[in-house]
Amino acid sequence: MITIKEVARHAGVSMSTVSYVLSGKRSISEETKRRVEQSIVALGYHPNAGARALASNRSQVLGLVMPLRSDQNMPVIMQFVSSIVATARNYDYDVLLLTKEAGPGEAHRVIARSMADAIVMMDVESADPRVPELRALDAPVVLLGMPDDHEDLSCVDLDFTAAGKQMVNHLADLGHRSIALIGSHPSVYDRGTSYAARLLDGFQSAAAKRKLTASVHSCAPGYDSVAACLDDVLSPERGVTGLVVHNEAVLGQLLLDLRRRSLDVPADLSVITLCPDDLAESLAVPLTSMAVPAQELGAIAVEMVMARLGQEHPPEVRLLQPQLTERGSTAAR
Amino acid sequence: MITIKEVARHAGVSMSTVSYVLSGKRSISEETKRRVEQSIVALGYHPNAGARALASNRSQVLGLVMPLRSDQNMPVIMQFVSSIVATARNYDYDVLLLTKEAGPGEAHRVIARSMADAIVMMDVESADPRVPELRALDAPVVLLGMPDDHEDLSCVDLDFTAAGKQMVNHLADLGHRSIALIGSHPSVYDRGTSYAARLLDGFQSAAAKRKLTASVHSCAPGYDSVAACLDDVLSPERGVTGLVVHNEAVLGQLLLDLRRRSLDVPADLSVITLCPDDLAESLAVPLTSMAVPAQELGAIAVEMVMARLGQEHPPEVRLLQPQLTERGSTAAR
DNA sequence: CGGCGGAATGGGAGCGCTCCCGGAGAATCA
DNA sequence: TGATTCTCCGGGAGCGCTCCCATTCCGCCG
Repeated sequence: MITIKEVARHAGVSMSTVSYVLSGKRSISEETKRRVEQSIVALGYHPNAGARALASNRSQVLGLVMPLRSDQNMPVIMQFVSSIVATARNYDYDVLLLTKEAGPGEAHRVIARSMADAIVMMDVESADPRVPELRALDAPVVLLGMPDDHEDLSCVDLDFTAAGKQMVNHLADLGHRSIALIGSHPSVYDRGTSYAARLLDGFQSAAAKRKLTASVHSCAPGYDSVAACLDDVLSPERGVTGLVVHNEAVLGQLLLDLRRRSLDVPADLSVITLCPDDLAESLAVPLTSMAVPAQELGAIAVEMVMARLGQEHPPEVRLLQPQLTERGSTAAR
Repeated sequence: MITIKEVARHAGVSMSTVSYVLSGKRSISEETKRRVEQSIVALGYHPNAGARALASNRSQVLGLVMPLRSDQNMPVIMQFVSSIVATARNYDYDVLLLTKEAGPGEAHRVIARSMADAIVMMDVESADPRVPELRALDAPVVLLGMPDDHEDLSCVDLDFTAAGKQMVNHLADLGHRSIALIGSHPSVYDRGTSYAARLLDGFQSAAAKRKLTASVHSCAPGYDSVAACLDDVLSPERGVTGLVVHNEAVLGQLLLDLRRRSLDVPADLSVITLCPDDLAESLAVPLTSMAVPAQELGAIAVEMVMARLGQEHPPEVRLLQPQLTERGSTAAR
């Protein structure tokens, strides 16, 4: 193994000079810097991460707690992970994978042993049991998602309440008077996943304000359960003309089922949804949708946590405003 | 920060004794061990990973190169990751997340800096550009997937050739004389993903041996493209009665489209597929399928790499035999 | 009774870095 | 000119472990 000492000797400078060339923490003459860099390349030197961590008290590692149950949200989860890793690498950080399923305490273990300098936790639920423990962590933490009790914690999330409102208002503006929300699998609500509840809030409050008739349905995936759900939603006495769908897993089946019923979107029924753009585009009928800006959320989470590595920062909650993309699946009534 | 020295003082022993209690590398009297363990708990000691890595030349970290493009195989990918992380933790290893997209060189960086002791690489393709570089790595490497040129490398994969044969034989045994393979998105073949090609091999050689008429179709996801594909497959002159599907993404749409055509599975058409069990079970028609034993593959990969950390091992290729689960979607002709 | 083997533990060098503390020499100032 | 400031760099302690090399204290043998 090539050490910094050998580089120093090869370049005819001291260890400290090599170290400073690498870290840029003090100014080095152009000439010396060049010589050192040449020696580094010539010898194929790579700094030893353990030694660096020990001496500098920084591991340059970010702990990422992610859910590994394989549910329907996987594509969005992967978008998060992908932007988190990419952004972390921009800060010269690597990402250590911790799983939600391994239980709380994983984050603590990793911080206590100085394996990571900070934690980003995904898929945070309303009453997440992992949250209290996080407050005690002696390291920056940022949550993706917003638990009910987020005092003292930094969170990044989409403003689901606003998203719910915006979708309702979109339909109301088009003249719809009776609408329905097709929500997630019941288990999502049972798990208390905060975003589902917040979207529901927004949906209901906007519907009330606009004086719309609004019903709410949760829907499990599967051919039969989608059909049953639509039977209910579309029963004539409701007079529903607009659908808000917050359930990626059933979108495809739902559209096919509408086609089976000979209902045209948007002529007979307007549909608007919250899902990733690529999904909305690739469906049987491209859907007007609000996207979860997963890339952006992940990047912001990393940036927040990095800022907190530098110096103290007060906790902060950032709710990104959703953006609506028209794809022609909603029409005036 | 509590160090080993403070624990030693608290327990009235030397640093080395504490170290040996922790590592178990030499025998310690029960009495001493107990005292040390009590001190560890009392003080809340956690060993510093950097110091340990520096002194022992072991990081206790496994580098995992995974694909982050969010395609349809996400659920399977997550099963891999999940079992890899769980198995690694059993060996007291953590997992560092490297992305395929970040390019080759990431594995090298992480090994050269001693951030990780070994590498597991997922989603390896036939002519994977990352592979040559791996041979030069001075650390154990195990591939999930099998490149064309895997000399000197250890690989774990499903025996896709056998899977292809087995599905054909299953249909042939039931008396089908004309069958079709509905394969992946063309891009999967373009990418040269080795498993797709191997399954195709198995399919074709078994079909030849059984003297079946067999056609092959690749199919992009999307309502229209599935419909078009089925138009082709089911054109009367082919007389296809059995379908082998190797494309998770279109399974759902395909079954719904068959229903639309008033074709009953299995009365009018037998369908067999290769996909995760939970997917096969939850479809409109539960499908007889071969599962990718992702959990097992991941665990084996980690076990192989761990074995190679201990001592030299010759490279080894392990192809797991697939297993067929009947779910009634195939019938005698 | 001396010698010897084995069990239990202590001491501390050294792993490869970072960063504090200076020092040498050039440049600037009064 | 001497004093002061700057710029650039070297020396090396110390980060918290691991593991090699003793040392001590037994019991046992001849």
